[in-house]
Amino acid sequence: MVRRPSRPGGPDDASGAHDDAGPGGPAGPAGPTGPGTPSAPAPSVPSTPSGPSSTPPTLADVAELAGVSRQTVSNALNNPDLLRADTLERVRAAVTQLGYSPNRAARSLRTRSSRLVGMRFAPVPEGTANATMDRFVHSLVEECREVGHHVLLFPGDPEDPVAGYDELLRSTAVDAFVATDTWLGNPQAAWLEAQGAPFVAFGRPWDNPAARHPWVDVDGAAGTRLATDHLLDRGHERIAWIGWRKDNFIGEDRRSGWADALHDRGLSTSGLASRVEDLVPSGREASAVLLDEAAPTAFVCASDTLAMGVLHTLADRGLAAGRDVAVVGFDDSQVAQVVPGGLSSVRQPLEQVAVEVVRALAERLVAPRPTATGVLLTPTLTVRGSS
Amino acid sequence: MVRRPSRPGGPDDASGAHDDAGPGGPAGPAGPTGPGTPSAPAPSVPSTPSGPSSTPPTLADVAELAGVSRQTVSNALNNPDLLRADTLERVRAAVTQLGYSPNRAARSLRTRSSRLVGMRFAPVPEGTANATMDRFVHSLVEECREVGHHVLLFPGDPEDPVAGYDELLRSTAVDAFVATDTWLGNPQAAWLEAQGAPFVAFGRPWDNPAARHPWVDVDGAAGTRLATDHLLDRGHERIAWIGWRKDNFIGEDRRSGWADALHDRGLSTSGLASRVEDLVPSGREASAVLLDEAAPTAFVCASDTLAMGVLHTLADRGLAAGRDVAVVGFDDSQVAQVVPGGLSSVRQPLEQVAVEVVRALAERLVAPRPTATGVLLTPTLTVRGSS
DNA sequence: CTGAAAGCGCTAACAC
DNA sequence: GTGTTAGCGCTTTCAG
Repeated sequence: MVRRPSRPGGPDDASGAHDDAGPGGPAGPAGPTGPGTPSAPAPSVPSTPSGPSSTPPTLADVAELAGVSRQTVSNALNNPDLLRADTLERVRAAVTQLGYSPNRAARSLRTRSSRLVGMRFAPVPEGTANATMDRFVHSLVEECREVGHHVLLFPGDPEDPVAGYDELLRSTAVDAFVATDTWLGNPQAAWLEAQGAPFVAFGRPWDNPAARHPWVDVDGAAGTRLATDHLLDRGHERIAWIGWRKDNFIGEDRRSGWADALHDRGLSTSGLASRVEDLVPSGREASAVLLDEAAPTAFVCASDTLAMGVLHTLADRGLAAGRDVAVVGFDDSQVAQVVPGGLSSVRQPLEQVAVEVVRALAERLVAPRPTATGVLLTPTLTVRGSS
Repeated sequence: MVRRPSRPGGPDDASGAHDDAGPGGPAGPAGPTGPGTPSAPAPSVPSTPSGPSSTPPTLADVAELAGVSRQTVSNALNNPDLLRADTLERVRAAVTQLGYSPNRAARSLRTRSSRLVGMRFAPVPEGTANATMDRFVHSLVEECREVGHHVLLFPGDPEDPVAGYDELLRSTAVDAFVATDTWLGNPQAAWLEAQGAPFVAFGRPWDNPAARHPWVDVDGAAGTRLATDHLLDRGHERIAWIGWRKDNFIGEDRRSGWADALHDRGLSTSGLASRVEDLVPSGREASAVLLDEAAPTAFVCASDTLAMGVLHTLADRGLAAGRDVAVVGFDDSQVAQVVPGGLSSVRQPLEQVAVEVVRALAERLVAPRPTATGVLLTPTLTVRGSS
């Protein structure tokens, strides 16, 4: 309990509790000198920072308490090397004592950096197993903290994919964006690039090989190849594919992994592929048709949602997934993890994606011009009962 | 293409493309009058704010273009009623022309409002079906936009539940918090209340009836009662419960709905309840034991995760969910939606929760003192094949 | 109804 | 090493 000379009669800092505001370890040199230290400027109290929401302490408060100038406090925080050890110590003590934390708005205004990263957060369609972006955001939030940033979410306007970005950019609300959802090409990326806005894409610039922005992606083809090889190794030779529309870049990429794996073993893919919407009923119907017409013994799917559709068909027909027909999905969603029997699935290393995204972001924020680096990560296969 | 008096020799606004910067519907008055319209202020166009990332236009730029003072522009934005119609029109034209959007940092600094809402975003445990918070965040983001706010995510420190809140609060980074995850009481809420920090809780102050903060919650007991009544109506009389530890307030609440529904029909609950961890294997084991020892014909579960455990057991024993044994889960997760056969589940109205949370937030932000209002919403039951 | 002055809290330049 | 000066872009008095 640090007890500074308190104004007599005043409410004092009766609240007691919250001295431990600052993380900075043990109290240190700011320790109680006891009341009655008649030093000159009568370093009075940090006016109970707790209690009602009084305004938080400012740089000036810290400076006064530490007996230095405001600038010195600023330096203590941003350029500690510039201070003499004892001064630094004294300032830090004052900081923790007051529970001081620099005002973000003021700092932003001055440095032109909000330490915020914007990301469009589009709702997950109901009735699917897709939650990749949700999982990714969790990792992104964690990683951003490492570099002192926070994640700002904004809603997507289905009409205008660029709307949310534009306003945040013009109001300098965020330092950078993480652009996602690049299935059908990436208008946001092109737009952001044209604006000169710092951003990193989760997803390759499929539709624009000349793009100059940094991106991070997962090698979907490698994932489906992993899945297909796994099935081939288990003796399957007629392995079907259920994927998405042809104009979906990600879908075509994943499809190629399946096709290449089969071709590499001299197996044909003809009649074994299907393209549908990413919905459970679509996967269900597609698998029923394939089963009837091509008699595959295994399925590789572009998503867990489609794979669940296959499981529906198998259940309909009294077939056991994994024993009668093998199924592998993509995304290692919660659904794959908890469905009875378990659904084997290709798992994207989203934590790693977040790490790379933040790394690229950090680089981009110091670089004057974007450095067009792409990082391609390899997924893994989680094998469960369905294969 | 709008062409302002450009500095000769300068790169000028060559980029062309992006006139559509502003959302504001059809071009309106700023429309191209074509080159060579020598009107006074030369109402030029949205001056390619694009190009390289030059600094965005400021209030002063708008003022100059509109031929008024800076505060007039400010008023046009914040108190349009104060302006004469024609002046307002002129300013607005300048705003859209320049693609002006007020600098957030500056505005925050001045108004002491960041228009940001903070929320701790804790990772979803792997292997469960729980994604309630993810779904909620989507709705929250949407709702916040309605009132001109954005959502700021911060990671949770498992050690110190208050850590993230504290720093954001002291740095005035957010206007308010949405406090979630109140299963075991709500230390954050108590702490935030003590700090006088504006916040709304998603979840009742279970452990502190004297709490004075606004909250929104879903009536879990009503949900499980709905589920139980549904099963009773279908003729089930031996309905088992699989829930959580006794110290979990939410779990006990949900349990009471089940128990009350049975008691109301004069049925006993003894031997029919089980308390376990919220994991699939736990639900699986618990249901196996219950099936052996109490021979229930139906299960109501505190979560979809546990319900999936029941489905595992049924699959193990060759029993058909819905035909041989009925199962109802809680949360209407993706898993419930796509699992073969479908899992009936109690659905929380998260969109509505978000609406109420934001409403309460808005109220709290204008109220000097917190008004202790609680809103309790009623869930619905989604019936699928499992019951 | 519009303009002029002040200042939110901070940090980048320079003095000392 | 430390203090002084200035100003980021905005809104809130208060005069006209």
